[in-house]
Amino acid sequence: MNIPNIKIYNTLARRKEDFVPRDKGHVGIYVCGPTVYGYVHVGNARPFVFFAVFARYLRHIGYEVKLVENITDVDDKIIERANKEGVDSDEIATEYSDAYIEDTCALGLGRPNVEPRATEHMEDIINFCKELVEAGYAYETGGSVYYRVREFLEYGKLSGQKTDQMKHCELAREGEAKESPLDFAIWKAAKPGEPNWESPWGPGRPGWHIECTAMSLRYLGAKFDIHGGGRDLVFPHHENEIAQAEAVTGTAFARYWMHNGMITRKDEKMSKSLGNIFLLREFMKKYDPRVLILFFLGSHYRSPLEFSERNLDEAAGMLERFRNCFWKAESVLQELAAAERARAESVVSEDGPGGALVAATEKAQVQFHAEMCDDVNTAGALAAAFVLVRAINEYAETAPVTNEIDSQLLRDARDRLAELLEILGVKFSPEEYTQTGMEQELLELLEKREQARKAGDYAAADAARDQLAEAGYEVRDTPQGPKLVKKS
RNA sequence: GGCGACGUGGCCGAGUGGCUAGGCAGAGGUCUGCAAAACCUCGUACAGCGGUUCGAUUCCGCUCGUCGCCUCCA
Repeated sequence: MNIPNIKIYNTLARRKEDFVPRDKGHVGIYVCGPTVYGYVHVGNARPFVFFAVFARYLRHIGYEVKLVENITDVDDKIIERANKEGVDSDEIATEYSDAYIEDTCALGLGRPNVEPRATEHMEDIINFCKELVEAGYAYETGGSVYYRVREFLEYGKLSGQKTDQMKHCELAREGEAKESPLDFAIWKAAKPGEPNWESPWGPGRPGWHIECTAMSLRYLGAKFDIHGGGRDLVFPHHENEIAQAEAVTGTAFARYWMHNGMITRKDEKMSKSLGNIFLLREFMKKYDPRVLILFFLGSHYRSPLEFSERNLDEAAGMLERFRNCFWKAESVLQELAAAERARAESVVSEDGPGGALVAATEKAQVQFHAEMCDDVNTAGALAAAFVLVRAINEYAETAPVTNEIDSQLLRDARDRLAELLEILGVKFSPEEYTQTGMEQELLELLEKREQARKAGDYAAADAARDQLAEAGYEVRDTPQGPKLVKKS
């Protein structure tokens, strides 16, 4: 098994690095998932989609991948929301984590291997806090436990922040129980009515950050390969995770840090606090999930990406172009089969259309992999797929005319394209591009139109076409006769 | 104030020290009753100003502009 070398932009190093897994042939990835106090929005979906696609690619090239994506189900925001609605906080957590699973399932990318929840790992979390206290990296005060930031000399190495220049240094609040304003809570003493767990410091709940450290180490171990999430998590979330983990393990936490850029609206980050979010479930009501995938994959994962109607339409256009290509290939293949013109032996002359198709297929695959291996350049990979689309269309268009068509060649190229797209999480089902299995009356209507056309009765022909359009089908006249294709 | 990213043709969006990204839209053509789909041809773009270089959109510096983080946030 020969796994190609891939490069990853590592936030920690601030440059692209060759990826070397900790365990040969295996990749462990931890991605920060949502805190469940509301429905996930399009911005939340980006890392979910990106890392799902990345994992698919890694598997495709031969790695065994363990993708861990947490669900934070205990947190201030959840409590806040529960109080506002007058319900129990775990009701909120359950409602929205169920919704999260449901919404992301609809993307058709499967699930991560493990989706750990904070509430199911309290023992790990408490033990982790204990170790931090014992090691002198954390201290208890008033039932809460804080991380002693000054104790961790490398604090700031991920985000490039210098502790003495941080804004909130200037904003130290009065009466704070912390030793330093930089310190952050790893365990919060329970207030009345809040969810709580027993701990050596009394009833309480975990602070933000600690659950990810505890769970990532639990499932992937120290020095695991890749830790991912949105750019906005670099500081303080990931910085703090590093501080916690490395203080206890005494060794590197994650070795590669990958951060996706923000989804924006009118150039502003899509975020709950700005109130400009677009819910994933709302999106799904309007668009095919693959449109979202192509929308994301059309730009590099580290770039910000504007969520606009125009950009979405463009992604929808890509989907349509892929589908048309499958449709075209399929209808030519069907004709060949029906006419028994398919030949068993290949007639590929290097300067003929077949040779060009074979060359283009090869080239597209090479380009696709080169792009994916270069910091997961999905936009470039898509461009490679489009090169193949053009080659297939061209072949399907011209080869039958010159009578040099080889159905096996066409089928191969089509299958290669399908394979590349499937790696990217974009799959097509035959119903989307074949005429088989269509209702008889539709086909009769199509035939009726054809008769009318031949008779020169274009008014009747167009009426039949309109009827078909109403039924959701588009008529396409091809050299092989009229065809029906489902409207997208 | 500190840290960081970005500014590519009408739009979106890759990329590179000299060699075609790609998609959408647009113009012309092929096919076609029309339409749709597809194919062919067409745009000499890289914020501005300097510098390095035989040569820079690509490297360096400065300026302008936009954005993110430093507080909850994917």
